[in-house]
Amino acid sequence: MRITTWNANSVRLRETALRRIALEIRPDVLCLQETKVEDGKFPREMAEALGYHHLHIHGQKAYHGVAILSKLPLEDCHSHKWCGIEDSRHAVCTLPGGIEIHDLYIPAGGDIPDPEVNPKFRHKLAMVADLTDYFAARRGDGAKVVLVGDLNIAPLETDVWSHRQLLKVVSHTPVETEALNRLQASYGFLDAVRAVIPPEQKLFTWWSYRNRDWAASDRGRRLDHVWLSPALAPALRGAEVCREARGWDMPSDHVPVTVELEV
DNA sequence: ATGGTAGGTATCCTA
Repeated sequence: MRITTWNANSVRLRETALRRIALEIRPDVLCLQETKVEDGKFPREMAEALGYHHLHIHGQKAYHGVAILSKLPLEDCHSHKWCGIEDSRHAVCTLPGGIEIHDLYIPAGGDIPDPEVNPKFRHKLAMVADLTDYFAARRGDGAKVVLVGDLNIAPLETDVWSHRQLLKVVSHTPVETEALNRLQASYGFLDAVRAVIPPEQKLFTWWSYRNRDWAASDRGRRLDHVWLSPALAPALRGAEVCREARGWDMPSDHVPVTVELEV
């Protein structure tokens, strides 16, 4: 089973990119973030035409929005409300074999890494903390869980183009990376991508639009993740980041991240 | 230290 996560940054503008993902990466399950569209206007026919007949769409107008597109049947499709805020930032459903897949879009967090003065950063930390409580309460339940999405945090030194220069930049501050590590540890999640691609190697999934030449400057960050629960970790067979997608026509600022599982 | 680009919406918000 191939599972891809991709922050599309407006799904309605990415028909070409979606087709390339479907044909070249061939995921069975495609988890999207930042769809930026209310459910009634989601391009369902686009998904259907690419073979994704099972959809769990959870969007809102203009901001955020997640969706799970699947070639395999989906059951128990729902979403949780985290830290009391109604944003469309989470979708969860169950795949054949009892695999529970969570699609997450954690807040970017604004510019100032101080929860006292910046409500967006406060929200980001609160959502990570709420997720941590949720998974800590389920620790050891033996479930097959995949957690994917744009977590908007680059945890490792090699997950950013310059560890030193980004230590005070939202996405790589110690308060964020430590919170993300606590979330990962709460349920014993395996960072599937780093289990395949060595942590010594620089690896990015996002490059800002505000750059003359994203590839030459290569000032990226690894913000998009795929984690596996202990029950599912032995099924991991591969992981890849589709860096070239950043150079496609009409690119998102994020690229697809894929794992392959033997289930 | 600053501003750079992109997307959605509505004349400014978020990333």
